[in-house]
Amino acid sequence: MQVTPPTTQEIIDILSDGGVKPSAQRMMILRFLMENRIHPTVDEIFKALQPVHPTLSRTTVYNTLRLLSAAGIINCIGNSGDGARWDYSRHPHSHFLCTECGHVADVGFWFTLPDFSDELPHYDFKSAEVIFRGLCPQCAAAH
Amino acid sequence: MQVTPPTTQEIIDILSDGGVKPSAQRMMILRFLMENRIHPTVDEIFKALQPVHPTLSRTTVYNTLRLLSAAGIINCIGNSGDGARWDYSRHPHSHFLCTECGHVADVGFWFTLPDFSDELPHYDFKSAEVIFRGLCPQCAAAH
DNA sequence: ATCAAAATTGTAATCGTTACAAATCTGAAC
DNA sequence: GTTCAGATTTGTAACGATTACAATTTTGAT
Repeated sequence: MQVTPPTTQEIIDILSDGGVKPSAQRMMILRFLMENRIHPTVDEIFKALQPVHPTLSRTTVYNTLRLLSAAGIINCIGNSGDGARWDYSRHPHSHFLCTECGHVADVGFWFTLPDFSDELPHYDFKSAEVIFRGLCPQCAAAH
Repeated sequence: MQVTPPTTQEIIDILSDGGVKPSAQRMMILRFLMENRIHPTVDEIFKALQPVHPTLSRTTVYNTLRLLSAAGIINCIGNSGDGARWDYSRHPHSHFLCTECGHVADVGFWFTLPDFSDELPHYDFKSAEVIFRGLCPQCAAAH
């Protein structure tokens, strides 16, 4: 999925709107997620940014991702064996996880959130996630 | 959710139908999951069974759960911080995960699997999972 | 320039899970 | 009922993602 690069001002606005102070590291991590819709792991993010920001710490990547997720700016995609994967997306969609290699693909499917106030009273629903599992074309072919 | 205890023969049949040889450990673990619909973690299963089977190994619990899952007898519920949770269920349903305490509740919602052969050709869809997140009543009250 | 609060960093620890080799069990053949 | 190969279980060690935490650096107001 090709995406037009966001401007620095857009990144600042997204962070500020979420109540997150736009530090250099936070902007850098969010920019990476916006420009690279590859559902990266923490390690992939760190390895991509560390060369251009040598003092970057893995802990900062973890902290920032948790912070952006709590602010509702990004989403964590459930574990696929090699650690959590992260996603910047404004459009609701689902994910396909390859159980063999951990690859994640977007799926257009979505549904309108039903009302569960009868079934589970006093539960506070915040978000929903649909995960499809199976084999990606490469892993399917290797069988 | 109260469930009538399965007979030993029923457990043997379920395992055999899935192509799994019914050893004592496998029967014990499946029985626990059938009688205790609490979405237990590996640790909870191990701690519950170890007293009645002192030589039981954590590794066996891990191995057995992976085996039963591959056989389609049980399902793994995505991580909630304190490790994977496991579920024996014949009826399709969804899960609510409390992001605060890791508690899992069943949700009746389900949908018929759409056909993604146009959107993601050559992908081999095997299963689907819906995860709702938020706060359980206890954690919601503690805010 | 000062200084407190916030953010970042690096190391060490935690914890769920897996690898692996040894020990044990099972069930068929004799 | 003995034997023996294959399957299963076991325990320890290793692994890897994540978090705790204290020290360092940065930020921004005064």
